[in-house]
Parts: sequence; structure tokens; C-alpha cells
Amino acid sequence: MTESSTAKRQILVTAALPYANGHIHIGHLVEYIQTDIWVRFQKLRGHRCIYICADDTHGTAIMIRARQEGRSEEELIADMQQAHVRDFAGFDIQFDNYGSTNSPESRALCEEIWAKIRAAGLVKEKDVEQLYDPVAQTFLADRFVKGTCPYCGLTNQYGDSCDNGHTYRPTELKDPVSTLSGATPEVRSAKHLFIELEQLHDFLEEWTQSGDHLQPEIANYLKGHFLHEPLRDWDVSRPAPYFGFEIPDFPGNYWYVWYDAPIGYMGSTKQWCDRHGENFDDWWRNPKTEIHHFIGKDITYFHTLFWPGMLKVAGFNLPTKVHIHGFLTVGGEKMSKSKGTFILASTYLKHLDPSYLRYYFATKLGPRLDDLDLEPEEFVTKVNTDLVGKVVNLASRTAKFVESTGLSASYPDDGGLFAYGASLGEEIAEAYEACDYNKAMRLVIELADRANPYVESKAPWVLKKDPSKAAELQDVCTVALNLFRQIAIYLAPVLPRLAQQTGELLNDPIGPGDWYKAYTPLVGTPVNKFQHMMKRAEIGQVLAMIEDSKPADAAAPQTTEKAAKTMSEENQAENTAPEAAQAAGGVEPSPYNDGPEALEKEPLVAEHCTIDDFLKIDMRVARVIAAAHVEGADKLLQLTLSLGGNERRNVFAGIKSVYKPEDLIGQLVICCANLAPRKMRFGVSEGMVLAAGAGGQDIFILRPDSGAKPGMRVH
RNA sequence: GGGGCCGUAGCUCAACGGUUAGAGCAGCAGACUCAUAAUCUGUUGGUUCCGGGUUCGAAUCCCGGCGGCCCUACCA
Repeated sequence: MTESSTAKRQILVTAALPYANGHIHIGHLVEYIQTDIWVRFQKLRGHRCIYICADDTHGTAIMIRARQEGRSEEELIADMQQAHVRDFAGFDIQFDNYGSTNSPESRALCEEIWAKIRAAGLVKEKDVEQLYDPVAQTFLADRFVKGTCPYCGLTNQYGDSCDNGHTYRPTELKDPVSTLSGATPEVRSAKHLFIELEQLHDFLEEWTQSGDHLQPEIANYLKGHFLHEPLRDWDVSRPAPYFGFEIPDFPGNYWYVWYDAPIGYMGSTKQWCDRHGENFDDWWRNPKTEIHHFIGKDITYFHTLFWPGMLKVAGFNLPTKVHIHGFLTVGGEKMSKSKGTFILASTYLKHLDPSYLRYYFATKLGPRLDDLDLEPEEFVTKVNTDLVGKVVNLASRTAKFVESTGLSASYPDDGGLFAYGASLGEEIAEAYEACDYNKAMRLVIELADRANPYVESKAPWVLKKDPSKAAELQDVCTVALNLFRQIAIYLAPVLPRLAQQTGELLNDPIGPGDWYKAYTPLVGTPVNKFQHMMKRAEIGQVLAMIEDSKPADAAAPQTTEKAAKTMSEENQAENTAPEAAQAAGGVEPSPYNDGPEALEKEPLVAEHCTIDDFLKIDMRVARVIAAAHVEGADKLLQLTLSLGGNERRNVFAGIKSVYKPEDLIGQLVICCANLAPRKMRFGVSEGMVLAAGAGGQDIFILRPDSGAKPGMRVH
């Protein structure tokens, strides 16, 4: 066993805390598997490394759910934690401690850090207006209020946005009703505590932009989105009732869930330390300890600004690195409950081997934060070809020939195959270290691609028939099994079960620190009877899993796909104009002396479109039945178009520079009625009013000749 | 509109600025029968999105287009 030349590192690793309000699904698993692989890799290399996680238990959502289920929050989160732990274990995700943010350890740390933040003068008090339910006696989060959208009048809408995509504050909602009690909420003002993050601006600028703490695109993102201007104050308190920790020096108020969630990393570490007789400060206040957070891109903000800020002020270690990954898509699309691609961890386990998913994710994960796609066909092919066909096959085709003899006493000449595999070890290790699992998997599979031809060329099944070649047979199998073992060690972070089985087969376990066993062949040990290590995956199992994930009431209300956003409304109008002009225009010499200026401004460059293309655009006569200025917008008018009957379209048009609302009301226009709805700053625009001109003062709305009726199609 | 990432074989992806751009899968033609219809050999397939530039040399660096994805938004 050669020892690593690099010094032993001490590494604390966390994955984001799953919320105690829902079950683990395969999207979550990207992160926990990615992190688990990294931790197992570090352990295999002989470093001291602990994997810390916990349930995120606080907040209004938990409180409400507990009330609805008629039990205490503590019962609810205990049950959910049990389910989470079971799901993770099913995927061989091995935490060193799995705690809860609702623990005494967490509370103590929240208080300790809070005192430091107070002492640093970062806390200030401000009034905040919120809706309050006088019956349920609680402030209402956006999702617990329903009412009428102040923009489009749609009823029965949530407090933050309506189904038409208008966004607003809950206090703007008309006829608001609490979903908890049915009472009419009142607007109440309450004092909240804020952390003045701006005081830490220089520190955060320095920390995010230097060193290797963040992926470069994240550092750029933070600079462009937040650090270019003063950082906003962060509201960290919530008035009672709230499920969380009461703020000691602000009675009746609780820390907001995102204040105590990351502290949960520490609380969970503390539990681990107490169980193992370790010193907490050795992990969180020791500059020699590395701290690595693995998170999804959705919570970047909290982990790269608030959290380092809190740690800095409180005098703890700063994160060595925040590793941020993208989201999971299935078959190229967002996970969807109605399509059965919103797959729970527990559902997966009913149908498929967790090793498949661990390996498949590994082949898809790189160091960047691209989304990764689960493609069922590819999933099955990869698992079967790589793992069963190439890797496991090495053992299954040779092990039984040496069951009686064991491995040769000295390692035979293999033409340099094992040495080559050993020489790749550090490169594979670097790929793991950099979270470039995709590359690591490629390198490992290449080894299997070299090993199988070796077996083929030596044909042990032929040697077996000739008793005089028994020694050669043993040598060939010794080589094959050593090449297999080398691969199994390299794959151990991804496939711990395979490593375990390999250890049992060859009577030499693969455990922490054993990476370097891949550099020295194993000889002279007995070989146990070969047992199947991994079954082939069947596409039918995957399809059954997807079917099983569809909602039981599968009349399948099609989830509305988000419209692909491309260009702004204004720009779309510009870009479509030449097409419209071309469709309508002739080429005959004109007696009207029209100049070429318009064409020069917008040349005829659009490609030909087919009649089918043209027919895709459903243009209709429409009547403007309402028109209004949009508050805060200086180019847009909001129009309500009637296509006759009850058919309406809400359209934002960039025509304010030329038209006044009162000029338009009652007028007929032409609109594109099947333009994909597009979410804008002020709401969803559901169509487009056709107009000529390049914009600015050059805007001329198209109007049908008299006699046209709303709803008529334009051909 | 602004910002970011990306564009290489039918698909998934490789390729420190340096041979003739490579693998796997799929396809085609064979071989083998130890192994879970596994494996092996051979083979088809490329204007590296387009156009310029820098360089002895560009898939790679720079500029400009086009296309895709993501973020953000009449606030960068």
C-alpha cells in the first residue's frame, strides 16, 4: 500500500438541507449523489472527511401543514425526517450525521451568531406591512391568501401572482381571503429586524471574486446582479406565530427560516462531534479544515452572500468552496407530475437498482452548473453496456476458472495493462476532486475497454480444456480479476456496492484509504464463488416507474408549459413587421413615388416561409375593449382585446409613444391570437397587435376595413 | 433589451494553440461461445454553425453574425 504523497486533509462537506415539507425525488438526488460520491472519494483517498446534512424544518409552510394535519410540528418533521433518511439510505447516500435545524445544537449556534451580528452593529429595525388573519391569528405568507388579481380581475388567485402571470404584493390583492380561516385579512404593520448586508460589501466583493471559492460563472453572476450596487437589507425576522426559534432579544419574533437553515450545517456538525468526542471548533474555527458546500443553483444567493457574511462576522471558517450544480430534466423536459417524470426516490427504488442512477448521474455530472438530462433509453444503454457488459463481465467471465486455485502467487506479465491502469489513477483522482465525474467515468471505462480484448485474446475457456495449461489459465484470470478490481476501486465512490462485492469475491476489502490498492496487484488470495453483481436494466422497468409516478387521478390535467421567452414584446413587433409587409406587398412599379427609406431601415431579409408556416400564425380581427397605461412603464400600453363572445386577450403593446389609450378603445385591430403567452415585468402578454414601422415614432397600427367583425381570421 | 453558458459524426461527448479532429452508442460486415443476447475484430460516417482576423500553425485565441439553453429585466 503506497501512501499518498499529499498530506492528509480534513474536510467538512455539506449538501443542501431538504425541506421537511416534501419527499425526496430524483431531482434532489442529483445533489446528494454528487456529494456522496465526492465524500466517498475523499475517504477512499485516506482523508478525514465528514458528510453533514439535516432536515430544514422551520417556516410557515410547516406550521400550516401541521395545523391542517392536526398534529404538532415536531411530529410532522420527525416523520418526514424518517422518510428522508430511509430514502437516502436506499441510494447508499451515507451521511456522517443527519440532523435537524430544529435541534438544541442549532438553536445555541443561532443565538451565538446572532449575538455577534448584533455586536457588529449590523441589525436594524424596520416596519413591514403584511396581511394578517385575525381568526387564525397569524401573518399570512403569499400562498395563504387568495383574492382577485388587481390587474386582470381574475378571481381566486394567490397572493403573489395570478394565473395570467400578473405579479403583485399580497396587500394589493382585491377581496383577499385567508385560505386558513376564510377570514378577510387585514393589513398590519409589524417591526422586523434586518441585517445590513451592505456593511459587508467590500468583504463579499473580495471573497466572491478572488480565490477559488466559486465557479467562475457564479462569481460573474454575483458581480453583475448584486455586487454592482448597494446590497439590500435582509429581513431575518418573522412575527409570531411562526415555527422556528424565537429571537432572544426580540420577543414574539422568530428567525426567518433562511437565517437558521445554513446554521443547521453547524448544528448537525456539533451533534457529530459530540457523538465522536470531537472538538467542534476544530471543524468550524480551524483554518486547516476545508468546508465544501454542495448546492443547487436556485439557492446560490443565500450561500454565496448571506452565509459567508454571517460566518465572517461570527468568526467562523469561510467556505473553501461552494459547488453549484444545475437541475435535472427528464427526457429533455422539466420534471412533470402529469407526465410521470416527477419521480420520488421511493418510487425509483421500487423499480430500479440505485447503482444505476448513481452511475448514470456520474457520467452526466461535470464541474459546471449545466442542467443534466435523464434520458430513459440512454440510461438503460449506459448502465448495461458500461457496467454489466464491460465491467462486471470481466469478473463474471473469469472468476469461476480460479475458484479452486485462487489468484497466482505472483503477478504475471500482462503486457503493461495493470501498470497503465495504475498510471491513470492520479488523473482519475483529479477528475473526482474537480467534480468532473464525467471525465473520471470516461477514463475508467476506457480501462475496461482494454481489459476485455485481453481476455478475448487469451481465451481462458480454451485453456481450461487443456490440463497442461492450468498455470496459464490461472495467470490469465489473475490478470483479468486484477484489472476488474482496479476498475472497481476507481468506481468505488460511485458504486460502493460493487466495491463491497469485489472485496468479498477476492477476499480483500476496499475501504477508506484504499484508493492506492489500485496501484498494486493482488496475488495469492483465494477467490470466492462468483455471484451476480448487477442485473441488466430493462427499459420496461423505467417505463413502469414513470407510469407509477403519474398521479392516480390521471385524467391528466396538462400542466401548462412555460412559454419560451425569446425577445421582448417590443422587439417581436419589430421583427415580425417585414414578414407582414412582405405577405401583403406587391412588386409592381408604383405610381405613388414611395421612397425606399422604410426598406432601408428594415430590409427584406426574412427567408421564404411556406404556406404551412404562414398558417401557423393565427391572425384575427379584434376589438380593443380596454386600454390603459401601465404604471411604471414608459413604452407599454395594456390592452384588452375581444375576439367576439367571451374570448379575450390581455396584450402589452409597446405603442405608448404614439397611441393614447382613449384613441384605441372601441377600435378594431389585427392581432396574432396564437402567439405563445409571454411573461413580462407587468404580467402575461397573450398576443400581439400588428403594427407597421420600426418603432419609436414610427408605429402604425393595422386596422381592418369597415365591416370586419372581431374573431374573423386574417388569411 | 442586458448578462452568462454553449454550438465538434445520426445520438452522448473527447481533443495543454501543435501529427491525418478522436471515443462510446447506434448502423454495416464478420468472429467467438467463458460470460447477464454479454465479448472481440473490421468498417461507414466530419466544410469542428457561418464569415473575417491573429499565428509558422486555430475546433481551441480575437472580432462580427446565426442558432440553442439559462438567468435577469422598461432598474447590471
